[in-house]
Amino acid sequence: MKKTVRVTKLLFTTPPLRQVFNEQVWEIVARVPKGKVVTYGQIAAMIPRPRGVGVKHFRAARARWVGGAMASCPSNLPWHRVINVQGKISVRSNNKHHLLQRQRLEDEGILFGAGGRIDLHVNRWRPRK
DNA sequence: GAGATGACGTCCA
DNA sequence: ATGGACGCCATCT
Repeated sequence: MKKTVRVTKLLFTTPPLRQVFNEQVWEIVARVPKGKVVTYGQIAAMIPRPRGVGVKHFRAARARWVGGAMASCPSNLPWHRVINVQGKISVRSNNKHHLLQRQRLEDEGILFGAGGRIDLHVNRWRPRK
């Protein structure tokens, strides 16, 4: 039997002040230059831990919180430059956006390898600080 | 009000 | 390199 039930239960949490957290995420997304990509965890690591959230929980959940923020990302931001740590595009049930995301990245000169993976060593955005 | 449904990453065998 | 376990639920139908 799989224990995914309990894991799933713990997996999907939301930050205390969702809107505030989301805005912090979007602010970072807005800074990603054309032709570069960032991962969910990378963005998460740039955001300070909110008061009242345990260290352990924050570390475990923050990457997914970023995903949650991206689900309602303003369309004027370069949302397509956010991918997962595998170098792949994270799919929602809506694979239409998946195709659009790949198209936009290719238009910026980003190459996709076998299995639809992007080489993060080459394309990862490394902010000054 | 109940049920389905979520843009992930790290650590350890 | 690869696979599995684990990590404080809220929101929309």
